[in-house]
Amino acid sequence: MELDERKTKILNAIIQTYLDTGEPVGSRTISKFTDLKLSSATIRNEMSDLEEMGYIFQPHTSAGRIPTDKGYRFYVDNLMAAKTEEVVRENEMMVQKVDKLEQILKQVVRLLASNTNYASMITAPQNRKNKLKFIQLSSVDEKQLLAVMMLEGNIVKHKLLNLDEPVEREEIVKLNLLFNTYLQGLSLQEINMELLQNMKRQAAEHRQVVSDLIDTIVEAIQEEDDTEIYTSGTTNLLKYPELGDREQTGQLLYALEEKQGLSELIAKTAQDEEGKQGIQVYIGSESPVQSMKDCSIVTATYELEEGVQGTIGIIGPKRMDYRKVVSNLETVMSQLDAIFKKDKEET
Amino acid sequence: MELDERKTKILNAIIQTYLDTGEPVGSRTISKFTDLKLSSATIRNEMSDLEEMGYIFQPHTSAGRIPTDKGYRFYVDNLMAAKTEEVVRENEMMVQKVDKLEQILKQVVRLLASNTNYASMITAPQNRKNKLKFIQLSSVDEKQLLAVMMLEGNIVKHKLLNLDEPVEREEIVKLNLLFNTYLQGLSLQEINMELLQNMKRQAAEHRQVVSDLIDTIVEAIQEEDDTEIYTSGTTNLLKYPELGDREQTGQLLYALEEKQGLSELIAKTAQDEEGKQGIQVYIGSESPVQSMKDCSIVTATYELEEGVQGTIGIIGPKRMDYRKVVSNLETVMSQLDAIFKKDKEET
DNA sequence: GTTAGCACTCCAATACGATGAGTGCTAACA
DNA sequence: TGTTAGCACTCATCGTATTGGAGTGCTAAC
Repeated sequence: MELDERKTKILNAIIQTYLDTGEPVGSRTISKFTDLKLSSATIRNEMSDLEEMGYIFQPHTSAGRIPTDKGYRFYVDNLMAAKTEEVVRENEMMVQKVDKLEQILKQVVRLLASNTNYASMITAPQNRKNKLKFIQLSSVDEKQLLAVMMLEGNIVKHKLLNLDEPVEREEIVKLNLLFNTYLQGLSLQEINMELLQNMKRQAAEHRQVVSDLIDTIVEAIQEEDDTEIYTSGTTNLLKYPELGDREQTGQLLYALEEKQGLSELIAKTAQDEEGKQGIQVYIGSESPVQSMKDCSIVTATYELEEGVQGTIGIIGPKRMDYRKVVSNLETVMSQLDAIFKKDKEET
Repeated sequence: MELDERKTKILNAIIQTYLDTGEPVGSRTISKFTDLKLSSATIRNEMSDLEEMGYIFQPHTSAGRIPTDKGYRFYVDNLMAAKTEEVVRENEMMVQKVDKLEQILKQVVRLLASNTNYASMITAPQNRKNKLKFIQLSSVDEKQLLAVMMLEGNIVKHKLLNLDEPVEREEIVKLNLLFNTYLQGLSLQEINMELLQNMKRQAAEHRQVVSDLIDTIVEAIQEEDDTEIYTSGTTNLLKYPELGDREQTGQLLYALEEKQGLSELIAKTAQDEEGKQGIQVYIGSESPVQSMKDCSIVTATYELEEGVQGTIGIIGPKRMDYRKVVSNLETVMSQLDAIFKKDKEET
């Protein structure tokens, strides 16, 4: 069977009204509220076809129809596109520029959650490809050293190092110099064995401790920081009864609170990366995260620097307002872009 | 009317079984499971008295009794004390020492939440009374400066400063020296105007920019950081139906997610600070937070350094296992103490 | 190909009675 | 005077019927 124009129109109408009301939509509703002048009986026949084709289904006989995942997918891919502009306009969301990246990210999730009424998440950017601006060692006391690193995008990381034996003040100054001359401008993943050997040779004049110290610091630099994830508006999901009973929704919220499976989501997103503006839509069973099989997830990837990326995601019921969500994401992305590019310029 | 021994015993029995079962407890239950050999009729009379005195109430006629807030209060103050030891023993919770305070705090909330099955929260310590270990200025580029501060307890804070005009490298070195000689060992709130004047006089040889810079940095130091609050296990609260329907529980979780009112809670705790081990119990309407009127909250105050305190809180239903919660808190507190004291020794 | 009509299904709401836990009260008892 | 047995009464809860209505599928006519 084929999906002709009339069927498409009907499918669209069904999905639209279902998005609005959240209740199974019947043939009479469609026959009344669409421009195609057809009786409910005809609609019924068409619906029967659509069901056979797998776009819609009935929760039970004598109920209206509900879109299947396949139906939503068709909607998102083919029907949704038109008239996004107007939605964008009314978004009065402004991300304020502040000096700590963390703050910006928190602002963003919060805005998205409150604007959409769904749950949202954002990851801090993956720093492995980020470049080191400088590193600064300071002695805390004779047995401890504080290493502060600044990366592009003004991301600051620090790490407290324990020394086996005291290191002189001058030595620290020298080390500072050494590290900065060798490592400045390199991305974290570019710092490799060879470099390390060179550095050690250069530092050979110093004692064994120093060589050890180099090891420790490099280790600290490369330390896989389990990427920070911020969430917001998770409790919004309680508003959608179709996500299950208390028990189930609880599980879902728990997963979000504990950030369970969100890294899988990120990985998947990174992999799927392409398509329109890098915005991905996962519907129901398409979700990479088990606990969100009844949700839809819309993700986008932002870029802080060349290759330094993070992921934004919005989690809601399958009948979420995809159009609004996508347009919200677009707005936010462009704002983030503006902020980061401006950062770049200033630098 | 007076609360004689028999009434006390009965009240205790009622509360104990209610904590267990969560269901209204009737006279027959009490008459069977207590050592006082009394018929249910007698118990009924006593219960009637207890109700009149406001310790218990009936959700409806022909239902068993439930403790009122006053009843819980009496229980917590007078009846709970005995046999806490055994509970402590079985807590195999170990807080691991890591170098970032943030990590420790996150561990702690998590442990508490998973051990108790309630929600838990912890605040980072108030830093105003904390002393400055050292401050380190580094030039990022000619228009930006990174100020890194380390406080007692190895808390690291940083702030990016924008300069109006470039500052020379040597000047930064001098400023570093200046700041450290003047401010080292002072608590953040001790850094005042007078000191500032002295510093400026000392720096008078430098240009106006430097004087401005001093202002900016001091400002940054004193900047009221809205204390970070970590929560965990908030979704546990969904397990307790008595906390209300979806709507209500949603509100509660929302408040926790947004950290709404938690600062009031902290303020109140700080104020009430004293009593046994600094552990406070707020039952139902006693709660300083409106959204938690149907919960009980148990709080404790930990100390990182002399005067540098933070608050831990556990939020659960009124029929929470107070004994377990208190003992859990005690265990955690002693562990935190050990960690912080050890820190102190090492230093 | 479209539509009107009708029988049929099934959820949701409502009402109803039975059940049982629990109370309060009274009268008898020690 | 305190305790207890007994009994009538209350009320939430649960299962069962009943009903109404929304919606479908099918058939026959247009």
